[in-house]
Amino acid sequence: MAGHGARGRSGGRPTLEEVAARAGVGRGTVSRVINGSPRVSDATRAAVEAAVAELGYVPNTAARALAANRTDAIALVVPEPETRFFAEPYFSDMLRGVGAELSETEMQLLLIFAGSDRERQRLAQYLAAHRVDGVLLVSVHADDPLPDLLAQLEIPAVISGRRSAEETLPSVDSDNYGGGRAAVEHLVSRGRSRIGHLAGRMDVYGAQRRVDGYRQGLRDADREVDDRLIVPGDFTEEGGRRAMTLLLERFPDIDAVFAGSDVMAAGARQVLRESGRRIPDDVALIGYDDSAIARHMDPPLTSVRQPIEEMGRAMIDLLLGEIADRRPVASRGLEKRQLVLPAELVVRASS
Amino acid sequence: MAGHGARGRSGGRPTLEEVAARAGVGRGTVSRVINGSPRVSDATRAAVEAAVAELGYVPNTAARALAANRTDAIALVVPEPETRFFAEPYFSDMLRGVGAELSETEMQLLLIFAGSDRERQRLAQYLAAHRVDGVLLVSVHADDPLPDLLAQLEIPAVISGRRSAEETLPSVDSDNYGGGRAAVEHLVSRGRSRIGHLAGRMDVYGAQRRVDGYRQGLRDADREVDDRLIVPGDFTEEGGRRAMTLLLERFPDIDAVFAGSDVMAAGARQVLRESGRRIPDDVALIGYDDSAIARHMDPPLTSVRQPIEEMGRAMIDLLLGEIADRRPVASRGLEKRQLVLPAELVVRASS
DNA sequence: ATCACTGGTGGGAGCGCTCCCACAGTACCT
DNA sequence: AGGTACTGTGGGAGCGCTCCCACCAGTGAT
Repeated sequence: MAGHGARGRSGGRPTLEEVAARAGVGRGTVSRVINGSPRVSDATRAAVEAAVAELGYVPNTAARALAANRTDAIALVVPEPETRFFAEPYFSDMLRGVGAELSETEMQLLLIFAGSDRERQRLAQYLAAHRVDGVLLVSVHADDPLPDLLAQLEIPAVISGRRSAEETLPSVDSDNYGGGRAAVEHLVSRGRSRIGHLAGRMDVYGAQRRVDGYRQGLRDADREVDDRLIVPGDFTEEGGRRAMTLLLERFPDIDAVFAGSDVMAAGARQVLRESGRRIPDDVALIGYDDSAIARHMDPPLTSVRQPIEEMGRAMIDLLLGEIADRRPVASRGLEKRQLVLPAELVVRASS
Repeated sequence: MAGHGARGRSGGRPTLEEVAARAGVGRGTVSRVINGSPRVSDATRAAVEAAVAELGYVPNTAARALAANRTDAIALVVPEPETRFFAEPYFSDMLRGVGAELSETEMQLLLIFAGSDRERQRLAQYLAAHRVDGVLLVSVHADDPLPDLLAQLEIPAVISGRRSAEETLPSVDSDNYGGGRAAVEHLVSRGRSRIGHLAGRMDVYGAQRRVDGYRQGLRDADREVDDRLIVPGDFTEEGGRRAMTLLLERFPDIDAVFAGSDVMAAGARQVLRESGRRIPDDVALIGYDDSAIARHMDPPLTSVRQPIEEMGRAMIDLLLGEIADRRPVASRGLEKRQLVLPAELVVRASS
């Protein structure tokens, strides 16, 4: 608006060259100022900045991308249909963290859904065109081919969670092991004696770790681990019902249940109610994820909270590091590139 | 993987030049094939396509953007904080429509939040850099400066809804007038005699139109319109409660209420219940938006559904037209560039 | 005085495309 | 035969940057 009078004689947007002319310096110098190089004298920098302001200069991203071979954009790839994206708070929390961390930079975030085959096809094309400098992979299944594709294209990527104990990609996970342990520890401290576990899908590494944590929690309390107390579910409400039913058949005297997800806990709650048991009086119940379900359940559900938003931030940090570090193609170790963030038990009335 | 052996001697990605050499044609010809120009013989086209497939050629977007001065990307700008984006089904429906329509093209969709001042600042910078070919504006308030900015930068834009009767931007709206009319018509046909209206914020054009439709609906039935039956609210639950309370004071014998949104209807429902009135026996209730609230209310709420997803599709169609048409800078009229899609009454138990 | 350096700078080359002009070839008129 | 109009094609120019090499002081050591 005001102050942006001179717009370059050619009518279009001003270019580096025009800024250079106006500031009485060379093209290279302007480029250096724009990119924050330290090798510019203060006087020159000031002159260039003045010219930039006067002309209302904005760098042409396409030209920069072409010359520098980078795009200043990263993609958040969601291998799920959009419906689930909106339904699960996981994604909204993640997006918030990612967005917040990214707002400190010049990087642009692209949200890409890859739920259908069509969409995956499109994504592959997109990645092949190297239209992003890096990729954030969330909620990836163990057998997904995407990580391999990214490796082949040499596109830096960070994954949320780990696909297995031998995860090869830089990753940010929450402490599922610690979360499981904390849940059991809490139940023990509340004086519960027979603690069951409704496990998630065992092909999900995080679910395995929760089981491991559950076991260790019992051992820590010098309790014997009875494998029949561990019933696998599939993270669904129906799965939770079935698992709970089975558990009740095996152990009618059970007095505590740790579910691998809030949704499963909701299923378990129904079965417990139907069997005439009160929560928490007869049976204590703990979920996982600390989702809206947990807060709105009757009674409110004790649950293990994962720091999703922080995970998003951490993923960006890692990814930006990966992108910056790729000039020296040194394939550094994974030590510092696999983070595990603590999970936290949120105690409510159900335990 | 297999078949993509030859990747260009230089090790990097193959270029147009390399494809041309391989196909035994010139650079221009390959470009023509890639861009689907009809001015290429079938034989040549086949040869080029073979070379493209063999080399696994993918066009370099940055180079194309630089040379052609276009980005093949459009932005969906959400002038709300992310929280509301996830909370309101409006956005998810819109995104679904937009995504579906866009998947037929080569266009890339960018989702940009402009809820905070910081984000708006960033957006302005982004638009000034012309990083998108066009913009979809959803949920814009009447006094938002964004449309002006876009006009000034000469970036094609389409708005959802209209800011006023004299909307200058290409727009896609739903028939708020028709929706209001249909609601009243329905209530009349159900034998209701005294029909009130809880209006939305009157600085929202769509809310005004719903009032207009309400009035016309009464006139259509040869009923007199009493303005005291129209109570303005603000689209919130609390606003709905206040408006309903006022309406009951004025007309204790009221037997039907048409609310400007489902949320307001929810507020009204509480007040009606507290006053001992039954829905629909004593008072019929109709909402607007056909949101999840409507389906889950007790009793389920009759509501006016807007075809959000279709609106998203239509917006893309319009925008792509705008983008394509901008070479001949002819400022055509707005006739064909302002769409109004029909709203539909979904009848449930509340009426 | 000569020889290193060093911080600061200018500008050529080139990124991979699109646009457009030039031109060969064929077809169809006078 | 000569014109006129296409269709199909090749390749130069140029989009606006970054990268990098060359160069010009100035400074301190020899």
